[in-house]
Amino acid sequence: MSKFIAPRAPKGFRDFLPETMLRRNYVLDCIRDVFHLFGFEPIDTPILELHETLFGKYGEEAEQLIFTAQHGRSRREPLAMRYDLTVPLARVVGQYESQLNLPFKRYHIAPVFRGERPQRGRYREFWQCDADTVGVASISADAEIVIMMHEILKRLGFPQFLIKINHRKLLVAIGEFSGVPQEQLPDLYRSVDKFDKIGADGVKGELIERGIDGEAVSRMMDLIQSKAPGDNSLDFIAETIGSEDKGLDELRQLADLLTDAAVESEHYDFDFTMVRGLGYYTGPIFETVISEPNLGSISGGGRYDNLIGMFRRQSLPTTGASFGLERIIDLMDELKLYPPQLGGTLVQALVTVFNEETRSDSARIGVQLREAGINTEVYLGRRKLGRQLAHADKKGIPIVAIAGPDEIEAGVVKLRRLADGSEMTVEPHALAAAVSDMLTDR
RNA sequence: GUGGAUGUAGCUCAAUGGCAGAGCACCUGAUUGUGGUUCAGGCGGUUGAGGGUUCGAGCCCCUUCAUCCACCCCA
Repeated sequence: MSKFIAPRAPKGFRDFLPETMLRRNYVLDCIRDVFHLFGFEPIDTPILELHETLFGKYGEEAEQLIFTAQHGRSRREPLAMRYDLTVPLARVVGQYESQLNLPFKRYHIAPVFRGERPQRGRYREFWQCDADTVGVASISADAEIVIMMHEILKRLGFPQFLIKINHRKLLVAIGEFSGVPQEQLPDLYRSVDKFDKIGADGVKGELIERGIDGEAVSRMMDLIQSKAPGDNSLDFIAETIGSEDKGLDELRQLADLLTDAAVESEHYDFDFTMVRGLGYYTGPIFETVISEPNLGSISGGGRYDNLIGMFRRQSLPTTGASFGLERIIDLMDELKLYPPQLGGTLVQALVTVFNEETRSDSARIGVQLREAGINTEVYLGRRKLGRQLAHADKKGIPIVAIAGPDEIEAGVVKLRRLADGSEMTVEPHALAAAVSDMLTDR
């Protein structure tokens, strides 16, 4: 006798039923369309990587969250589940360099795995949608990424979002100008990154607690908090530091390129308190937040010119961004941003089956509708008509085709639109067109 | 990894230490050619699991598991 097993998915892993998958696919299609429009092409890589490929890239703390994997009998190749899509990209570039045309613009939409404690907007398996440009040192590549982020969020229908932009080199310059010693810079960034959560005083306190000179902290806080519309905050920093900085210069170019591309100024902002945790960034960095409701960042990215060098004799300048699918979904659920025609089913028509004698007539109607590209379900059970209509209604199928003895006798099909109860009787040659009409005309 | 809250029907939740309930969902019928409304009836429980206290535990105590929240970190 088999034992009963309480069904459940592992902690932080989730199942998706059809209704949810329809929404996920809608968002994925939207993101993919924009990637295509900007000329990015798809790649995929295995879920498992060699242990040595992943470790040593993210920093000690992050690497405690990497799932490792082993095959029962073979322990020759220690394996690990991918933690993001960026390191696999670096590996692929190192491995297939000769087959890639530089600049290489690739996108990658796939699940990644992190052994964190799950919470809303935070799971152990989640999908990232990455787009990166390999082999371009110019800031134009970074600008393209930001323009694309803007386009995606517009298309998804977010009424308000903010792409925060900063620059690693500028952060270093600000730190040095303020007199924070080089070796304390990581501590500095870690605290500054919490600015949104704990506020200016919180950051200040934390920094002084970490033993950074109080005066240096004050100087730096004044600098990074300088907020002014558009590039004016860049001017303020330039004046204060007194010399043009490489990072600052690049951000100015970036701002010009965004303006040229008609990126709306309300949707991006230079924010010198935004840091990003991952260690491999070297240039401009981006992060998108939606403040209401706040689920953390929904996309992030930046320039990482040295990472590929870990898989290749010489590195290649690279920049890109990543969208977190589940956070976008969670936000869209809450803000109800899905188009109304995205119902609970993709079935557009249900063909009822009056009795077993008429089943073949119903089947022919189904064939006809499918040939016309209409997603059609021919009822498979043997229940009375009322039950079949109830099934369509509950599932959200908009059109029901009825072919009982009367219709078959007359050589027609009766169509009923459930939303308003309207009915029409059509001859076979007009069937598909009539269904299409009923689907579109509301 | 640290701290907090919560686990009762498929779902959302009630129930002074004293008969385990409601709404929704589901099934049947009113209605053998028409759904979403209405009405009548029905199905549904090892109260997360294990132990303890008690005449008696969903309720109190201990253990454990799970979920959610806040940190940490991040998408």
